[in-house]
Amino acid sequence: MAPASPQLDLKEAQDRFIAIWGQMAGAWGISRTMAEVHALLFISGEGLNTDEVMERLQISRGNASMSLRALLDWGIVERAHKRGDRKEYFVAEQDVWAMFRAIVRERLKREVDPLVASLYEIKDQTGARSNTGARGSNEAERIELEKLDKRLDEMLSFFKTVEGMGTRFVSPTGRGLLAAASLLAKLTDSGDNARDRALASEERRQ
Amino acid sequence: MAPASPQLDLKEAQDRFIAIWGQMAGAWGISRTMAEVHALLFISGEGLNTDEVMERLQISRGNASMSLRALLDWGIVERAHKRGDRKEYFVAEQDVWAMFRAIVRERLKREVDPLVASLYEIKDQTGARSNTGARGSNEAERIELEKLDKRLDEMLSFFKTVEGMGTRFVSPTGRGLLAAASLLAKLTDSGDNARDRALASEERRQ
DNA sequence: ACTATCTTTCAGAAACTTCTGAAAGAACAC
DNA sequence: GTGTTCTTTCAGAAGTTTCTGAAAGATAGT
Repeated sequence: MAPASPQLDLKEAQDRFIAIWGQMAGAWGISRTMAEVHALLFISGEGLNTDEVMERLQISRGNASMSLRALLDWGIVERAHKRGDRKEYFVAEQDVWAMFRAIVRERLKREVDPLVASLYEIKDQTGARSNTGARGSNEAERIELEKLDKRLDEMLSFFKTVEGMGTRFVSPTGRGLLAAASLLAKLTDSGDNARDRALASEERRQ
Repeated sequence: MAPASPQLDLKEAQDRFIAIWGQMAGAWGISRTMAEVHALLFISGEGLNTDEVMERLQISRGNASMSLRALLDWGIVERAHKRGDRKEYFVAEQDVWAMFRAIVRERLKREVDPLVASLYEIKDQTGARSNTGARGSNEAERIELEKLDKRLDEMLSFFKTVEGMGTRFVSPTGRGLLAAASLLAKLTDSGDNARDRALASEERRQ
C-alpha cells in the first residue's frame, strides 16, 4: 500500500520549494537566504512578518531583516500592514512574469550599465584616432591598439543590443516580455509561414 | 599639455578590460580569476599558454590550470597547439555572439533544467488530484495544496518558456539570436507598422 | 515624557569559496 | 626505460561572504 512516490504534506512541499529556490540563488546573483525568504513569501502567497520568517526558516533576526530589506530593494517584495497590528508584513510579487521583469531591470542597472560605461571609458582613453601623442607609439603597438578597439566595439554593440532588448522587455507597459516570448517561439520555428500567422495574431492582440 | 583623459598604452588598456570583466564574474556565475583569464585570452586575441597566463595575471600554476579547464568546460575557450612547441595554448572564442550562446547553453543546462525537474517532482509528490490518501488531509490543507499547485504551474510555464527561447537562440544554426534581437527591437517599437517592415526585411535575409 | 513594541545596524563568529605550491601524473624524445 | 617538459590534483592557507545576537534606533500608545 506504500505509494510509489511519497506524498508530501503542505509544509514539506513548501520546504522542498524553498530549498530548490535557495539553490538557484547564485543564478540570480543574490544570497541563499535571501532567495529562501523570497521563496517562502512567494509560495505561502500571503504576507508574513519578520518573526514568522525567522521561525519558519530558523534564521536570526538580523539576517531576516537584512534579507527582507534587500528583497524590497530588488522590488520583488512589498511591505504591507494589518490593522490593529504594529508589525510589518512582507508580500512577494505573485505574478511570475512581473517578478522576472523586476529582476531583469535590476540586473541591467547593476551589471550591464556600469559595464557599458567602463567599456566606453577604455575606448576613450585608448583613442585609435590620430594618436601621435607624447608616448612612443610605435607601429606594432598602434596595430594592436586598433585590434583592441575593434574588440571593444564588438563587445559594446553586443551589450547595447542586450540592454535595448532588456529595456523594452521591462518597459512600463509590461506587456512586452510574454508577448515577445511567444512571438519569438513561433518566429524561430522552422519552415512554413509560421511567421505570418504569429505576426497576425500578435497584431490582433494589441 | 597634460591630456584631459590620460592616454593608456596597450597593456594598461588590456588590464583595465581584464579588471572590469573580472568584476562581472558574479553575473556570469563564475569566479573572478576565471573571468580574468577569459578576458585576457579574449582581448589578446591570440593563444596563450599556461605560463603566459600565470605571468600576466600573477596567479599560481594550479589556479591557472583550473581556470583554463573550467573555461574549456564552458566551451568558450579552446585548446590549440603550436608546431615545435609542446606547450598547450588556449584561445578564446572571438565572436561575442557565439560566446554568449555558449554561456546561455551552459546556464540552461546547469540551472534551468534541474530547476524544472525539481518543480515537476514536487508537483508529482503533492498531487492535487483525488488526494484522499493515508494522511489526514483536511479541507483547509487541501485548499492550500491546490494554491501551491497553481503557483508551481505558473512557475513551470515561465521556465519552460524561458528554456524554449533559450534553446532556440542557442540552436545549431546559430543565426537565431542576433536576428531575433534586432527583429524584437523593431517589433516592440511603438506606433506605426514598423512590425511589417521588420518582418519583411527579416524574411529577405533568410 | 515614558513605556512597550517592533526594526535596523554592526562587530565579531561561522561558513564557504578561491588560491597556492608542492607532489603526482602524462606525454614525448631519445 | 630514462630523463625532460608540461599538466593536473589536492590539502591546507588565505580571503570573502554571510550570519548571529545584542545594542541602538524608531514609532506609537497612554
